Amino acid sequence: MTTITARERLINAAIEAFAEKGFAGTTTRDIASRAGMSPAAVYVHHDSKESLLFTVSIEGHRSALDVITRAAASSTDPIERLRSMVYDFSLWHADNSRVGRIVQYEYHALSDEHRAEVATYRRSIEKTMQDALADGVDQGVLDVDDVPGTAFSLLSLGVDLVRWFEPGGSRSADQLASLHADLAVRMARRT
Amino acid sequence: MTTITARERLINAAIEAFAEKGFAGTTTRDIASRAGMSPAAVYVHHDSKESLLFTVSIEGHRSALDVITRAAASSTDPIERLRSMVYDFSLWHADNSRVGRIVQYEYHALSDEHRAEVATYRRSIEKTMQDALADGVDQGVLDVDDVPGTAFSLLSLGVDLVRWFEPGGSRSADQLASLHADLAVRMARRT
DNA sequence: GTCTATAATCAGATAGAC
DNA sequence: GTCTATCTGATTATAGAC
Repeated sequence: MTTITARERLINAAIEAFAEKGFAGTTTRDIASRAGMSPAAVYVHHDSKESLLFTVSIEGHRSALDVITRAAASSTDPIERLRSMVYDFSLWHADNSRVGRIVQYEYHALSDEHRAEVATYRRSIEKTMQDALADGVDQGVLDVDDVPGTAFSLLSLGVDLVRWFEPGGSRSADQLASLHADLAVRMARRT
Repeated sequence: MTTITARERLINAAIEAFAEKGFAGTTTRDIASRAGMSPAAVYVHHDSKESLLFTVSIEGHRSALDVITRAAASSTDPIERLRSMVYDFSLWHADNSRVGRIVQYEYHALSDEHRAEVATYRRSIEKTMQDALADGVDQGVLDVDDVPGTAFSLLSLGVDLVRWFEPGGSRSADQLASLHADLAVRMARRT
């Protein structure tokens, strides 16, 4: 049995609100109300509205990095590894489109210190994709002119899902992730 | 010689502010101040903050649709046409990253009526890309399993530029647009 | 750990002088 | 068409009772 603390209820309420209205468009009253609490209760469990955003953002980044890191380690075959990485990264963004929207679009709303901390996760995600492409080129299996640019473009496919994806739409998360994985292989495979 | 009206100065100020702080995070006082005017002056030339957003959004959509429509008409060769469409669409998003950010990320902040009007432009953009892919498949030059999905993914590459692109960075708009065009051809070409 | 009440500030929009 | 001054209501965050 899972016990949800008041602190966690507020985080879940913040995720809903930030994803729907944006950070600046969300009031602490809205967060409290979604969690079934009074406006003052927010400040018992969290320091500020920005610290709620940081909590959501850092956990989201950690989770996305974890997903792509595991996929990178899932195979040594460059094609299979690339397919896994793109599939899992896109699937994560579809399955977590609300958190993903906050992670991507409210990055600028973080304080300078918090933004710097989150930035290290972003660089790790990019480096993981770049390393996988570079290794595939070294093995002679992939043909990629611009490794950093192509890595970024592959990640873009997944990231851009958070702009519009909603569960229950005409395409499933799995369909989209599979499509992206197929496109990725065509983009990078040596012919 | 070009005369800039007060109305246009306010629109330019709104573009700066909305792109930097988001619609909800921007105050009408900020817009007025950037235009070198008093808070009240905003309402002499525009009905509301939302109507300023609508003006920016509709013009941005019109411009982006225009760019991709012209590119679609620039060639009948499916490969050259695809290259032009992706290059021009991505170039537009890099060269107009501030307007593009507003177009993409503040779509939900429009009133219901205004959002419906803008939505027709979005559908036209998607249809233009889908038609180009479908025609290339018919001609036997392209090989695309999922035409709507691939069309959307190609547009995503350009759209996602607005999330991070700033002029003067390590990559030029032209470099990024060329990269996207190359990747697009690899994604869709029959082998 | 929850609440009600409130402080202090700031928001969008308007009135009316010049 | 511009300004200063202001209305009305909302906002983040805190104080203090229970």
